Amino acid sequence: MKKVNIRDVAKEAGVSITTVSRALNGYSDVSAKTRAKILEIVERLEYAPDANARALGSKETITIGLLLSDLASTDENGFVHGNMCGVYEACSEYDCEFVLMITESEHQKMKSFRQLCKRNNLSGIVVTGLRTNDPFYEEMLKSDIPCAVVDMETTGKMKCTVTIDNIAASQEAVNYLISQGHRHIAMLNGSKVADVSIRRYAGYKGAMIDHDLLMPNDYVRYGDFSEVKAYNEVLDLLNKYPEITAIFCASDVMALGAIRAVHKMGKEVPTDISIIGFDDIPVAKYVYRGLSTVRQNPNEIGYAAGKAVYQMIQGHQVDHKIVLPHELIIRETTSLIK
Amino acid sequence: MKKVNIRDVAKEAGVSITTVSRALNGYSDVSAKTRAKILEIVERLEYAPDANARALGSKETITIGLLLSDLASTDENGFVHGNMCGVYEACSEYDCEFVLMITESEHQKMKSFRQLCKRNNLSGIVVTGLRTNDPFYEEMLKSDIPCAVVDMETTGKMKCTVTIDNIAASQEAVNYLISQGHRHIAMLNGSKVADVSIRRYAGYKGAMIDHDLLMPNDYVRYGDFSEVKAYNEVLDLLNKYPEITAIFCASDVMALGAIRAVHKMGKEVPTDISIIGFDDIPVAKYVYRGLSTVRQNPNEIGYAAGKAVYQMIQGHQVDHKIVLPHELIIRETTSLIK
DNA sequence: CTGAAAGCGCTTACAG
DNA sequence: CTGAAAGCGCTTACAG
Repeated sequence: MKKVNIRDVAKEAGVSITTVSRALNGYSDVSAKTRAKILEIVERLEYAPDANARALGSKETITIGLLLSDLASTDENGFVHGNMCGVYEACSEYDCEFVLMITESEHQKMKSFRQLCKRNNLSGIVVTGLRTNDPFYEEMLKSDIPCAVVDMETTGKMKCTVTIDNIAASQEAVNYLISQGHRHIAMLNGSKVADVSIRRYAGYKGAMIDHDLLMPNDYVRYGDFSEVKAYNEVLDLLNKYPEITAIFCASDVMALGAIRAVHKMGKEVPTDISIIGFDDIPVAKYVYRGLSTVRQNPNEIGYAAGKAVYQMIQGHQVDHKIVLPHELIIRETTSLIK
Repeated sequence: MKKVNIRDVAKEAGVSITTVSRALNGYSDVSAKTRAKILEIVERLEYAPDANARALGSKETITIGLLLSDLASTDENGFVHGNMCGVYEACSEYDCEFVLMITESEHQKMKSFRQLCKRNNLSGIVVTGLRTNDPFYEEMLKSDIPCAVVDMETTGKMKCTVTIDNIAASQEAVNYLISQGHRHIAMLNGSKVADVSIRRYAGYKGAMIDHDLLMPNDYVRYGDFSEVKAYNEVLDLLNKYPEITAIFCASDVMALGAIRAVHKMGKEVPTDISIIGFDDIPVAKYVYRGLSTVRQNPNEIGYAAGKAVYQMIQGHQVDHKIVLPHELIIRETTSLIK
């Protein structure tokens, strides 16, 4: 049961392996007849070129890596998984090899970013779910390999970031709340070290200032994207500031925690408190008659990142910052102030 | 900026590439001194052995594939992603290469299962999220490569299935409902062609029969694991059978749809209708004050599958059916009958 | 349009 | 303990 290799099909076809290789790679300098025979034999023998040998033998095959943080396995909102599927899709569309890497995963703990890339012979890489304080982040920026980074600032050649306009998105969300008559609007933010959190805060602040609304420091809380932390923060928030009628949350999962806290205090959403989330996770539509939120499309983001990397590898110019669309989705956790 | 290869470190160390290779692969027949020097140089040059060349040059390196269905990108409950992280973890623990494959992904539409395996030089493969009617399913069973299949029946050598005891789990869930005084219990099942659905139905039926409870055919509905479909089915169900006081759902996402339907009819959960889900998706804890459900651990399942494949590759015996633990989690969507 | 040969970066008997 | 050489399965100038 030996694996059939290119030599086997060459022998069967009565041609050289050179010809088989060229026929399979779509070169034009193979006679139609020869090509047809080779293709027939490939079919019959179920021959499939070894991807490793292919990558090794050629300087043409390009392989794109996707680097995930070790937190990927707790991908509560499906963002990382969506990204991954998008990158995979781009790879198969552009005929690139795809390789997945998760940091800290036991065995590669000691490796540097550069080593990771060399090991897998990466032509380019997309990075997602990394934190700014991850050592790989700096290394990545310094490397000269094409990188597309999701939701994080980048600098340098062959680097780009793929994201949505978090500032505008947040501002829209808060503006909406204001349009509904809310004046005392708090924010439940993610993590102080996350790029997206900084931007979402900026959007919130922009909207508040635009409308001359009061914004005590303490109105902004950090829930670390965790439901439980969010729950606790909101409990404290509403206790201290009973005037609050709306909370803008930097993730749907935290919005869920906020809602739980509101309920815990014997209040209702949206009657007493309006809640708006971020992400539009799959279940957002279905819980509490529908979560109002800001939609972003993780799949699309991953795809754009993969495509950008591909283009950089090809030597094409890409925008240093690729901004994808978002959308404010109003469902049932927001209402006119009573 | 040429990539540094094994020859470079050999030259730098003043030894042969053979020695470098052996030092790096942990052979014992290299003097401590030589090994130390080599390691130092590897560090300094940031050398990382090319994985492709390694796989090609050796018959020892084993690579394990993970095959996902093309539906993977809509992994609403995170099951597939959890599986993936588990398999990845097993691979890095056992020092195997990991390669991800998604079916139908444009470019590989025409390839056979066998070709997919050869192409990536797979020593073994874990399969998840496939449907029984997927052509790859039959091909996989007929192949002679070690496969671990999540939540699906398998036959033959070098094949095993990794799952939880869906029958027992469902029976426990329904028994619990019965213990709370419920007598008219419906089931919202997944898809008629899914192995898990058949088993979960068997568990439901077992519990009902054990307690001599009425179970009209129409009490069992199929929601295809979709929230919307579930919503519609439950609407119809409750209209036709106002005596129903509890619904056992084959997934949390469908449970969410069921709850929405209950609300739509002006009833309350759990006061009027008790709902129990399946999966324990990340948000289950947080919605509607907590969804009662059956917990399974996708990560653990993936890990076990990866490990089983590894063991089969090593020639070790593995159970033909690996059954992982589940747990009935009672939260706030179930209660004593009023 | 086709083939012989070198090369990709490793590993592994084999000989010493 | 170490090295020269063959081989893994492909691709790609180069020559014809």
